[in-house]
This record gives sequence, structure tokens and C-alpha cells, in this order.
Amino acid sequence: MDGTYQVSPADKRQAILEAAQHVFAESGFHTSTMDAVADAAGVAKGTIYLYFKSKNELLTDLMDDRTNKLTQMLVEGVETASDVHGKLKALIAAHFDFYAREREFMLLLSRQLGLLSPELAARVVQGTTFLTNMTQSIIEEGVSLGVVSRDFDPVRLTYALLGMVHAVAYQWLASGMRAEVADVADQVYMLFASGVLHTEAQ
Amino acid sequence: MDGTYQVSPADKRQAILEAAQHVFAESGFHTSTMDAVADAAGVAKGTIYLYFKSKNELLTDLMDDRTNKLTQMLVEGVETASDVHGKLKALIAAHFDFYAREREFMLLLSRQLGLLSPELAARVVQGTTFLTNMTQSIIEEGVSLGVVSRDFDPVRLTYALLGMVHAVAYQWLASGMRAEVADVADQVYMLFASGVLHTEAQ
Amino acid sequence: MDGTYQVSPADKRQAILEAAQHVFAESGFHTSTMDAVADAAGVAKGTIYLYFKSKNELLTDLMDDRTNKLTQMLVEGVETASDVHGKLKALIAAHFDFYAREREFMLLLSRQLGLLSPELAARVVQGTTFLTNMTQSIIEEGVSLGVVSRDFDPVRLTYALLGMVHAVAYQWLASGMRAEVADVADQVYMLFASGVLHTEAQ
Amino acid sequence: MDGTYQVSPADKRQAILEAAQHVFAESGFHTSTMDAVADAAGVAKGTIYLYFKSKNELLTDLMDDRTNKLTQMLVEGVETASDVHGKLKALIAAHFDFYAREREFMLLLSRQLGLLSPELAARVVQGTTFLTNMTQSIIEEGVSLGVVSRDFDPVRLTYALLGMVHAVAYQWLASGMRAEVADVADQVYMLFASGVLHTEAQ
DNA sequence: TATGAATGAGAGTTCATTCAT
DNA sequence: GATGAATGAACTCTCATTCAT
Repeated sequence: MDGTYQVSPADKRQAILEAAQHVFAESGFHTSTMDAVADAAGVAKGTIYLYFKSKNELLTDLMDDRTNKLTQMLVEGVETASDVHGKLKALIAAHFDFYAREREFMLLLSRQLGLLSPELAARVVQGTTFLTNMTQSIIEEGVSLGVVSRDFDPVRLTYALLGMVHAVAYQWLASGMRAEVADVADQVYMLFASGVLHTEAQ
Repeated sequence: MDGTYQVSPADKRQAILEAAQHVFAESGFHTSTMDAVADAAGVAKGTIYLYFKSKNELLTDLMDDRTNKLTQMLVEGVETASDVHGKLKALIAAHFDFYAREREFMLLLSRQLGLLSPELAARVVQGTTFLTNMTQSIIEEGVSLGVVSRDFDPVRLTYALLGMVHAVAYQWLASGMRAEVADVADQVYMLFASGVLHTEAQ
Repeated sequence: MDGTYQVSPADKRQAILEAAQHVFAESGFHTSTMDAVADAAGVAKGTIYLYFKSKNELLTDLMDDRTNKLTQMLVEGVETASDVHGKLKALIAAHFDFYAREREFMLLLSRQLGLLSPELAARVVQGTTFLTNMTQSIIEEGVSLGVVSRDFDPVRLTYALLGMVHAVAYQWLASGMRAEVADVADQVYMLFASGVLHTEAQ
Repeated sequence: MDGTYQVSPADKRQAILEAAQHVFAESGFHTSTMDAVADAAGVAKGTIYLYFKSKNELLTDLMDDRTNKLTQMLVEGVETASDVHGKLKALIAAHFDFYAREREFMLLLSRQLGLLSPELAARVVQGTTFLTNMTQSIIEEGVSLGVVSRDFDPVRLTYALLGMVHAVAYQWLASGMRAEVADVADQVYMLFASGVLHTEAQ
């Protein structure tokens, strides 16, 4: 008798999270049933409630789990860089890496966020606050060091950067991730750094 | 016979759309009930079904209606411009104008990270597809004219631009629209045109 | 086209109450399902929720409805009497009348050993409190007039009287109500008035 | 090997019964969960099923256990008396003693009886049949000896006596048992013996 | 014996949709 | 066209019961 195939509680929790992500990504959160999640996870419906208090909590726990991963990747990536340019590059690159790694989750996130109730959506967005703050810190550091132009509002710049990162990453992911991660990240960095228009006589 | 206060069918349809937008924005689509929409519109629940086949169609019709308005504003704005620079400026400005005018709708819509979600029964996408295509056309025109840098993939650039526009517009709107529309639009244009980082010795 | 068979909302509410009483009496409250009540009432399950907020409220509304009827009968009966003896007779008689008239409900209720249980979300009690208070008032009036013996605690006497009334009524009802109402009520009154034991040399 | 603290099966069974009584009295039978009973008993949920076949049987076993105790107390009390008057006094006193001793159980019984399904309720009532029969025998003995009035139906009298005993005992218990047992029992006996109304010209 | 994770039938409740008026 | 009472399928969540350890 080999205990190898014994499923530990932590594994079962993960299995349910994985199944939930899959089902929610496929059918949308509200349209998915706990039955479907249970089926996908290979457990009985009641079992889910041993690990998660409710369907809502299943979603928010899933969000937390993934957001924490992203946060960790970002922090690690940014820490290795010494200057603002490097930090921005790392920040962008980490996003693309995360999109590649958590493809299904990011599709779920971008597709379902708008359909949730505001409370649920707010709960989800909370996780991203840390990311926004970190980005803003880097930009403000750049401004104070004279590396980032003073002509822009730092908050605005933060949203602009993250907005383009997510949009490009989403498109890249949705179209099959055919381009190299590094190339796409580089382009975004270059756009943010130097823009794309050739000087006109303004 | 007092026909003065008689509400025309078109008006009633609009009233329901307006109410639906309000209710959906407040509670999220799936969490909102037809009862709530009927209440907000001041009609009986059954009446909604005289104008819309189902709850889903109520949402997609709402999306279509608003997206058409945006499309129209964009087309008008872009048509007045003669060169690529002007068209891009007009495109960006029109977005901000629309956000200001359709504040509630955009808050509803923007919880979907930009306009990027190819979802909602494929119908919402139809509207946004036009916008994306138009943007991409301008950018490609710019590339072929040598105005837009060849170092970037045009599709990627399209998403990057729209992504930053929506993100900045959303933040602007969510924080009370205190800054001038023109200023914010200008900053986005400048960022897209020239970037924000001071040259480093690369 | 005859509108006679049109069911008014009030009628439907009553029909549901009637059905609920029947089902609850047959299967017990907790063991009964809303499906069973809906079936018995000849309506769809959801219809019940148009008239009652929840299963619990269905029960308490039922209790209220029947208790109010009993209260009304008691008040009417007692009001016609001029002296304490008459009031007590009327009180007892009214109880038996009510048992005869609301046979099913009292079987349902009386499984709670009289009306004495301070339960059912405090709401049923409200109804029975009124009855208890009225009884106690009559007894206290009797005490102050010298009609009722001072050797007994009035509250205790109240419970003793109601306890025997309900117990006898329940047994009378459960055994088919073969005896005359008046006779049974008389016996209870006589027992309360004079007791049943022949004097012993105490 | 420390066997000292080893709990014997009988003890564990008792512990579970005790816990069940407590939990049921607090939350009601249907509202209580086996989890709560297990917690209160300090055993695992599965253990309960080693001693009781089902939740229903846990309740009926509890009822049987307590009813047997009451029966025993009554038999012992009545046996010591030689005449009918003494037997009735003993019967009444034993009831009050039992209420005092099994306070929690009696509260449970009177509060929950009406909410059970008829089968379960009937099962519970079975236990009281012996008590009813014993009471009726005493009364019939009194009738044949000329001690109890012939103006009353013996069965009715039985229910009247038990009804007042339970009602007064319940009220006494619910209000904190401040009065002396003997006094309360005496009053009930006196009421049954001689009534409480002063003679009117009947 | 004892455990408690797992089960899954079953309950109350909601709500998009219909249709007689 | 307009209504809103009625419907009933479908959902989330509970919990008595089981059984591998």
C-alpha cells in the first residue's frame, strides 16, 4: 500500500481552486454552478464547502491566490534591478511572464471583472492595489531623480503604463502568444520610454 | 384625448435602457433583477419584454446603443483631422469626451479592464471591433507615411494606445474628473508620441 | 364568462394558509416541504413567496391568523357575561368551541402541551399571552371580589385552568368529539369550581 | 496502561444523551446538528452512530430514558400510599419532583413536541401512556370506592388532572422554581380536590 | 472502538419569463 | 400596448450518514 497517491488537504484545496478557475474561465463566474466545479475537481459538491465558505469566497480566494503570485513575481523582478529604467523593465517583463504562466486566470479576470457585483469586483481589485502602488513608487522615484519627465502627472502615468501593459499582454495572450515575451515587453518599454511618433514640427 | 404626456415607444425604450444602465452599473449585471430595472424605469416588468427579448439582449442592446454613439463621435472627430497626428489627437480626445458624457456607462463597461474583453455573447465586441479597426487603420496609415515608427507591431500599438486611453480615462473619471479634458488628452497623446523617459546612455 | 371563480389575492392567501395548516398538521413543520404545501394549495412553489416571505413566516402568519380568531371568540364570549362565574364559563366554552371549529389547527398546536410553550420565534406567544392575561384578569377580579379562593396563587390558577381546558379539549377532540360541547365545558367548570373529591376527614 | 480514565461504553452513551438533551433544548431538535451534539459530548461525529442508529433514534432513546425515570418515580411514590387520596398526592408530588430534577428535559419536551413529525411525536407520547393509565386507574379506583365524584367522566378527569399538573409545573419551572415544591403540589391537589370557587347559589 | 473527511440527496429561495386581463 | 400575478427550473448551501483509516 503506497501512500503516494494520498491526497493531502492542501492538494485538494488546490485542485478545487484549479477546477474553479477552469470552470469560471470557461463559463463565467455567475453562469458556472458549484456542481460543475465539483465535477471538474472530481469531488462531491459538499466537499467544496469544507474548504471554502461560499461560491463568492471560492472566487475571492482564487483571486487572492493568483494575485499573491503576481505580486511576488513583481517584487522579485523589481528587486534585482538597481535603477529606475531597470525596475520599469522588470515590472513590465514580470507582467508578461505572469500572463504567460497564468493564462487561464488572466483571461478569466479580464473577461469577468465587469460582470461581478461591485462589492465582489472591489474585493478583487484590492489585490491589485499593491501593484499600482509599487508602479507609482517607481515612477515617482524616477521623477525625483529626473529620469521621468515632469510634464506628466505620476498617477496618470501609472495608469497609462499599466493600462498599456495589460492591453498588450491580453492581446498577445489572446492571439496565441506567438511573439517572444522579451520582444513584446521591450516594445512596451520602448513605447513608454520614447513614444512612437516621429517629430513633427509642432 | 390627451396625447401630450403620451410616451412614444422610442422614449420608453430609451427610458428602459437608461434604467438598465443605472441598475447594472450599481449592482452588476448578473446581480441585478428585471424587477429592479422595471422599477427604475417606472414600467411593469412585462413591459420590458415588449422592447427586449431577454435580459441578455437588454444588456447587448445597451452596449450597442452606447458603442454606436462612441463610434459616431470618433468618426466625426477623426474626419475633421487631415493628418495622422491630428487623427490620433481627435481619437484620444473623443474617448475622453465620451467618458465624460457617458460616465455611468463607461464605469459599467470599464470594470472590464478597458474595452478589451471579447465577450458578452460576442455582440459587444462587434462595437469595439470597429473602434479597434479604426485606430489600427490610422496607425497603419502613419506607418506607411513614415510618421509612426516601424519598430512596433501595429496591432500591438493599437492595443497599447487604447489600453492607456481607457486606463487613464477610467482613473480620471473615477477620481472626479477634476483635471481638464484637454490636458489629460494631451498628456496621453504626448506619452504616445514621445514617451516619458529621459534618454539614458543605452 | 363568469368571474365568480376568479380567485382574489386574499382568497389565495387563505388557500395557502389552509394548505400549510393541513400539511404541517400531517407531517410536522420541519418535516414538511414547501413543495408539499404548494401542491396542497394548488399553486406553484414560487407563488407562496408572493404572499409569505419564508417558510417560518408562513407558520407564524398561520399562528397569528388562528390565534386572532380565538382571541376574538374569547373576548366576545367573555363580554356577554356579567359576573366572574359567567366569565369563566364563557372562557371555557369558547375554548371548546374553538377546538371544534379549528380542529386541525388545534391538533397541530396542541401537540405543544397546551398553549404553554414560549416558543416559535416569540410570535406565537404574543397571541397566547393575551389569552393568559385575560384569564388571569378574570381570576384576579374573582379574588378581589371574594369569589375565588385566596388560598391559591392567581398565576398558578391561571395555568391550572388553561392546562386542564386544553388537555380535556385535546382529548375530547382526539377521541372524535362524541360528547356534547356544553357537557364537557360544564364538567371542566365544575371541576375548577368545586373539585372532585369527597371530603375526607383532613 | 492507564485504564483509570477509560470511559465505559455506558458512560459514553450517557454522555451523548446528556449532550443531546442540552443541545436539543437549546436549539430545538431539527435545528440542532449532529456536529453540535458531537462537540458537546466531546466525541467525534461518527462515534454517535456507534451508540445510536440515527438522529431520530437519539431523540427517542433520550425520551425513553427520561420517561422511564419518571415512571419509576411515580410507581415508587404511589406504592407508598395506601388510600386514593394519598396516591393522588404522591402522583402529583412525583411530577413536580421530576420537573425539578429533569428541568432541561421537560423544557425540551414541552417546547419541541409540537414541532416534531407526528410519528416522532407519537413515539414520544407512547412513553406517557403508562403514566396516563396509572393515573386513570387511581381515579377509577376512587370512583368505585365512592371517593371520586361520579359526575365526571374518568378519562376526562385523568386528562384534566395531568393537564393542570403539567401546566402548573411548567410555569413553576419556567419562572425559576421559586416556590416550594410541596406548596405547589399541595395547591394542585387542593384544586383538584375541592375547587377554588366559593359557593354561589347554584 | 473511534475518527472526521467525504458524500450527495434534498431543502428553501430566487427570478427570468409568460400570459390572461 | 401595458400589466403584474403566477410559474417552475435551477441554484446555493446544509447536514445526516458512511467508511477507510
